[in-house]
Amino acid sequence: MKHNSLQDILTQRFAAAVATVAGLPPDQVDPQIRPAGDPKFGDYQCNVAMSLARTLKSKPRDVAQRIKDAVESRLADIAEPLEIAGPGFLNIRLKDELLAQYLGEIPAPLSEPRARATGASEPGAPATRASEPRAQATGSVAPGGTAQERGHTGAAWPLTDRVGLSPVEQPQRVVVEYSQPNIAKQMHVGHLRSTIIGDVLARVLAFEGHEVVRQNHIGDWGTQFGLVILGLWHICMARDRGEPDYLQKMLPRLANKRDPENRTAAFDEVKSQHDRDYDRDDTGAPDGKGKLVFLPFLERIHQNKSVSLDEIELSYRYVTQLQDISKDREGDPYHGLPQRVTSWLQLGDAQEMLAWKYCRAITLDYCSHTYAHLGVLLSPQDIHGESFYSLGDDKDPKDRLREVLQELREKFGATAGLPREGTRVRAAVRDDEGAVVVYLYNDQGEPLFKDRDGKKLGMIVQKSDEAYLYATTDLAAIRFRLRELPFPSGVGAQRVIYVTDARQKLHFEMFFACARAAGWITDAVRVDHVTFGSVLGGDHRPLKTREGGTVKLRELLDEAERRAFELLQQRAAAAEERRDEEDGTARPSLTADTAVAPAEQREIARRVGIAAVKYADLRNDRNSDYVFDWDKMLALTGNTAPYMMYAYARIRSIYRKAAERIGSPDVYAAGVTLALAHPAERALALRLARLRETIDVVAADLTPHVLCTYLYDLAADFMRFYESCPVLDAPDDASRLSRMRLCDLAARTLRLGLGLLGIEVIERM
RNA sequence: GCGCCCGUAGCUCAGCAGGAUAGAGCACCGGAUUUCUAAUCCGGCGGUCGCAGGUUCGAAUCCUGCCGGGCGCGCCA
Repeated sequence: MKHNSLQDILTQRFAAAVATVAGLPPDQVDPQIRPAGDPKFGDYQCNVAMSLARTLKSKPRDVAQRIKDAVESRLADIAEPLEIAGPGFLNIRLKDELLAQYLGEIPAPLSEPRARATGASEPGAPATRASEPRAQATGSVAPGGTAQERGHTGAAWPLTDRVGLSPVEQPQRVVVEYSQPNIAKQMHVGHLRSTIIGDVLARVLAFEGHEVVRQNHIGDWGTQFGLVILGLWHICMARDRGEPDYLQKMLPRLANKRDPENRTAAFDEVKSQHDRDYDRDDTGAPDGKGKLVFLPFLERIHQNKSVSLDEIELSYRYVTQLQDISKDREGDPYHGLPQRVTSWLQLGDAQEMLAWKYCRAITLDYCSHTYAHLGVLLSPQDIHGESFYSLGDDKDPKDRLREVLQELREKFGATAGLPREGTRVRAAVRDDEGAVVVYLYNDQGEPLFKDRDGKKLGMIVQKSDEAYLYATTDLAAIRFRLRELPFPSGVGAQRVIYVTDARQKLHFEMFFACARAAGWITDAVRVDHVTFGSVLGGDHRPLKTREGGTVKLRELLDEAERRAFELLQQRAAAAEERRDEEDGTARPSLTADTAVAPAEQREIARRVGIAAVKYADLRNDRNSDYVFDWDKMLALTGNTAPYMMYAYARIRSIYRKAAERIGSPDVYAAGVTLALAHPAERALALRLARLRETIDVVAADLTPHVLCTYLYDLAADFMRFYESCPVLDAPDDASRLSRMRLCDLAARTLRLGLGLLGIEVIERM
């Protein structure tokens, strides 16, 4: 198993030599080994001579010569003689034998039969069902551990082949928080990037050998739930009256601000209907016995799930409009109603609780479906939403938000003073216009954050109405993750990664500072806010529907699949046409080769469509905005998912042909060696050998696009190899086996790399 | 006003532990197929790296200022 990248190996060998020349201990020199800027300069280069020349007060080329003399004996087995070039570069060309040996050490995939290891079709992640939410919120790491079962060993995603790469020697316990959808709303494009990027980071870190626990910090608690529950009540009463379409019918009138008279008329109709319904529902009798309509309705729908998320969303908009109109009416007839409902919920009223649970369950069902569709590994066990920090779970019901407030008051209160020992951040908690606010200072006592008037900016942790905010929840969450969250090897994360859009940067800086000041984030803990830019439409404005609404994630994924399917159909038709022109005999084509069944066509389209969406998102640096463009992401050429999937399918096609013509030789047999005589073979081999250093960079910098670039280069290297080096018709048996081995390594590497990106390969296109 | 991100070829983007002549893809022009999927490959065209200073043997990369775009700056998340 490979611990070291080629770059590591060279760095180690050069370090000793450079140390000798520089007169420093080897661990204090960086020999500046970098991939060569241009293939004609070799494979790697050592750039240290120029900077070293300054401190040694001698000429760069002389220093290069001394390094060369000192290192050459240590390099004899792996590199060709070094060349000094330009101002003092040392160009390194690895020996072909070294590349052959390095790749030769990659064992055949052991854990499964060969045919599968090189990429047999595997179904997507099994659809997960969100079951009873509160129960699911319990113990995110079950006995055996979710990290163990999924990310850590990769049981639930097809990652049984490590392509010779060993896990890190010192695994860390890592939380990756991503996706973060809201209850009672469909996921939309706004959730796409966090979900996709977070999933890749979780996969890559798990692959590196870390214990990864995913956390889905869903928005399932807070003031908006009064509105959601009211919406459900309206649905209930409309159905009870035998007018199931009442909300759909009234909403356009309520929402049409251009016709204020009609709008207020509609409002009055709804309001008087509301009052009659209310009397019918709640007779005021004690013990809930007076609740005649809504409560039984809630119990029923829990059984048959007969209210859809679409309806809940619609009812939410409906109630929002009612609030909006009510504000401008005399006496504000709905004044405070949602707040009252919210407070009933927060006091644990059975009816409100039941309504909330229903909305939550329906949303989580929908999310699970979307995750499965997207091929994202989040499961119900990963959910610790806002409600968890208020309510705890069945095993351990407790209000962690209250605990956070208490602890902040104890540590930062007036008498506690500043600063806390062992932290560089000081904090003070104060009541400010009825809200509880934490102020943060550096060790000079200067405010860390300022508002637009230059005055110190506090972080509100409790509103004047006593409600908590996201800052409180985030504090409670990190405290929980660092102190309570179980991992296979122990309790508490050593690293926490947040994947959210860049606009939340200030918020994260503030709450990180606060958590440091409180002593929760210690120097032993690493926290990262992984930010990303926006998804833009063709107009370079944030992506919206033609009507200006948010783009629903489900609709987007369906469209991806539909477009991919059309594209594949067109291609198949074009291939057929070409075949006919050539008299139907000359060219083996897709159709001739496989006669792909409709079900497989659908599955191929699904994988290509989803892959295109994901890859388009991942291929650019996270922080830049990107333009969402169907044609570009589904293009069959260039740096796209289909191009790489095609490269993979081409390799698999060779294997099918090989099986027909020559059987299936064991390309990992002891006698098979890699021959890298042709430049295209060598280039492919070098690329394959760079997998380790690529993944190391991705894991260190949390940059999926680096992996994308690597895979694109790999696919392109393979294509060139494919064009110039016949595999099955190779000149002799040895080179055929060598080339088949290269093909197999390329397929495994593509499959692993795409797998880390959450993209499933296909056997044929 | 302050803070953060961004500005590289006509378009979309890499490159930014300072390194050689700044790279891809798309588009455009030209070429390659008796051969394992032409959904491919090869060649050509195309750039004052926003502007101006500075540090350095060397700057797209680091520093300062400016210009242009996006985002953020207490009771939303």
